[in-house]
Amino acid sequence: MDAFNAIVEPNRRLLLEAVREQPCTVSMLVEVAGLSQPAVSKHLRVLKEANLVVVKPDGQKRWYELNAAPLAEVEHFLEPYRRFLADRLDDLERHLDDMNH
Amino acid sequence: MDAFNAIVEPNRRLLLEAVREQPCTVSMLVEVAGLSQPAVSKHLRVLKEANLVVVKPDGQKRWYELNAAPLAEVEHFLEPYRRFLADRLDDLERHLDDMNH
DNA sequence: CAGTTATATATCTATATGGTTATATACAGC
DNA sequence: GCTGTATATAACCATATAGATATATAACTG
Repeated sequence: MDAFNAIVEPNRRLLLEAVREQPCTVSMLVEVAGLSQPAVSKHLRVLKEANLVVVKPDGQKRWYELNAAPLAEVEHFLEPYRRFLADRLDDLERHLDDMNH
Repeated sequence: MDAFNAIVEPNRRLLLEAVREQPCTVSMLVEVAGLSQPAVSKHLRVLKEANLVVVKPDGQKRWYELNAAPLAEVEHFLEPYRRFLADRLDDLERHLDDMNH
């Protein structure tokens, strides 16, 4: 399962967003997503197969953490299109500039 | 149909790549993708509904051109993850730097 | 050990997806 | 108008997806 497939589903993007803020257990993510627990576990399985999350067992809990690396594939895909997205590039440039000064 | 859905399919990413280089007719894209003509038309329909291509009729031909704007949605999604992609950020920074000097 | 909690898996259902072949539409050239 | 070319759409099929409910597994709690 590749990163594209993982992020196409809105609920999975939501889950990614959650674990981006902080590691989360499944029950925390059930709260966040408002889905059934099995549905969340299923999405987490997809994210794990895409290597976008890593799981840290802790007793009966499983802490899911973000691993953003596979998003580089998407980033790489976007790169040649960025010159067609002038406004966004400007935004980004400004952002990087802010970071440097 | 959103941009995420449009780009999840590898053949559609290929078609986007083609029209990014130059406007293409359907038959040109059939060559590129190595799919049947109806399959290509179907993918083009998805891309058109995602507003990622615009169609310019010219006699019996249809010239498909890239409209990258909807990719801003993907770009926007990626933004908060970029700080987890240090290497890629460096690459990008270098790239922007090259452009400026 | 019994009961509860946390998570995963199995099974089922409905819908979406991507492909094919066949057909429709529309323009071009003779 | 007839024939060929370019593209779109329809109908169909196989597979994938996302969800639900029910059940299994495993770890805590008393």
